[in-house]
Amino acid sequence: MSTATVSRALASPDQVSPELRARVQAAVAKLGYTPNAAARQLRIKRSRTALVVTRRRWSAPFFAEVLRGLDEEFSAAGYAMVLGNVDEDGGERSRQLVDMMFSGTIDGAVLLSGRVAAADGRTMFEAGLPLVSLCAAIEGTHTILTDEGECIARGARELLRLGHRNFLYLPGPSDNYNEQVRWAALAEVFASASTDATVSRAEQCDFSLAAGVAAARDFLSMKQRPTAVIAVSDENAIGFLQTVQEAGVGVPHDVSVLGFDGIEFADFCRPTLSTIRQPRLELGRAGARILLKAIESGPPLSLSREILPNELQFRGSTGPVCET
Amino acid sequence: MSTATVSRALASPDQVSPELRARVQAAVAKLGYTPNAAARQLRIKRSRTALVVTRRRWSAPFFAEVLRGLDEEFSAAGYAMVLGNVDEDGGERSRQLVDMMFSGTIDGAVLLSGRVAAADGRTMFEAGLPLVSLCAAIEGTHTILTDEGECIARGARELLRLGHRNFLYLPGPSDNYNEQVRWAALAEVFASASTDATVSRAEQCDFSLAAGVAAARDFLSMKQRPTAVIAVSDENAIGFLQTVQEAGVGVPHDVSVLGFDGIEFADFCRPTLSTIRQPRLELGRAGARILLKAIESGPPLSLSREILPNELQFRGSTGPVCET
DNA sequence: TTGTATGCGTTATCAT
DNA sequence: ATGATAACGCATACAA
Repeated sequence: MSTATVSRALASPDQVSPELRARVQAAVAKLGYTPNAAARQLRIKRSRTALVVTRRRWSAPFFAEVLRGLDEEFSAAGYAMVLGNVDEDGGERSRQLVDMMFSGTIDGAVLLSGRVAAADGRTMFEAGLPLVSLCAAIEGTHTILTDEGECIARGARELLRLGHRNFLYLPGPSDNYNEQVRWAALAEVFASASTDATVSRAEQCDFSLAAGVAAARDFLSMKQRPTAVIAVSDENAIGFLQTVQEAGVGVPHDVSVLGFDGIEFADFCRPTLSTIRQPRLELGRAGARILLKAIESGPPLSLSREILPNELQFRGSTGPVCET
Repeated sequence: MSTATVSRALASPDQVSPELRARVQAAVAKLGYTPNAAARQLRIKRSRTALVVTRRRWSAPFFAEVLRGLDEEFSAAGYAMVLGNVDEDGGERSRQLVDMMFSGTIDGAVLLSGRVAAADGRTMFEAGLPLVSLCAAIEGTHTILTDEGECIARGARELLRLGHRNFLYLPGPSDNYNEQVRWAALAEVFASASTDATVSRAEQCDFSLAAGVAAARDFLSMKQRPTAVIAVSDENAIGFLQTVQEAGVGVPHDVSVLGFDGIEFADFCRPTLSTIRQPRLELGRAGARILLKAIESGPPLSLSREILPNELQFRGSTGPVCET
């Protein structure tokens, strides 16, 4: 029985005689043989491995769910998933990731990082592998976004309808894609001539709980407090919410709060946090599926661009403005 | 210039003449050459890749931080990290993970799953690769634990000292290692003759927010309510805390609540959640370091066992029992 | 249907 | 110090 025979019996069971197939399977089971992955990769030039690039900045509850979606699809397709964090660009870590793209260890990458890593004058692009970008528009990649701008605008309009006129926005880092989209959409709502409402931006700007707390402190010291707060993340909103309530401010009586993401903790606040729920699991699944398709179909025929719907959920933390 | 020369110039720069080294480096930079990883792996029988096995059950905020610690150390050592989820054992996913151990794709594994995956009568063990188990004692692996039993016992004793006599414990799944350790430690405290205090167990048992809420509902319907609640996770504790407060129960006035893990959200509850803070980042770092050492030192000389200290933090949600 | 032989891109051994 | 060469374990083209 030659090695070629075994290889075939394992890789294409339907191309060998049933008798041989059985014999091979028996031997494999008995000896505990597992084909060597490196040799196979070397031969077929495929690793059945996807790279997932992340950034610390992401909130853990959001990220974990996206990751689960990715894992589900990749593992169902028999792909392994290697994880890589890049926090700053251009460092040693970026080099590692770029090298992975060129060394044949991976067949493609999903970017949760918002940018394409670069090092030594090379970028992830030049490796010619398919790239999928999640939650950020990156030229040259398959992109999956959500309708975050529309949703936050819808949320703002709903709050306007509830009578709010003085808004506070808790922003994310200004170089962040999602922050930019959300703020732009929000600014447009308020720029539209049909309203005299105004929105101010809090100074703190990241996605953390701490930023929400800091913003709440500023809020508390204002003479003319906004009645509606729109946050770039649920963490922001929750930090804000807890802090102002601690200081005796009623939610939603004195101030309405709208978060973003729909993490699980938002369901368990008091009051439950109104939020814009992102399809976290589906983002991961869709991202993996697109990448797998791109890998299996060889040359990049055309770059896909998909927009998944968020869900605006007005719950306990938002209500009509109260005259007092 | 032969391939061997290039290989040497890249792998051991100090073993070739400076002139050649420069020439190779120039050519590499110019051509954008990256050595093929599969061929290298095939030759040296090392992949510089670690497998990290997880389970859905873990709380995202806890898990994300451990993962960060792992990533830091692995990437610093030039190792890639592949992630694999196993939820049930014995399925297709387990087979994949076991196969990875035998196919040479990885050099070792860190288990956050509490168990060694098995499939087709083979376990991860038999591959002979180093295994590190985090937060669970698994025979035959390098193990890193925390002093969770001691800490929860200390927490209970502190609550006893504050005058509490009627305790409620919110348990995790009974097949979970951490649940077992924590409950055993707790039970021992109450079994000790020096106290007449009693502890009952809530029926709900997983680490989720929802389980905490369900336990709170039961709590609210009790005629003789416990005055101290010890939860197996911060999520449990937070779900409980929010729900009983919603129903008008004062914390810590009417009931003291102690969580477990020290996730970030615990810092932002109202009141701040008393908890047992686990060294999440350090767990990840230590796990990676141990695995790397085991990989590089070849044959398993002896299995290490390390116990990291938790930190018992009594904060807003716990206080002396109030006679009313 | 099965076996034989070659090459994938490295690294290590050996000779120069 | 460098070059030639074999071998790693698999998949495939081709021969039988």
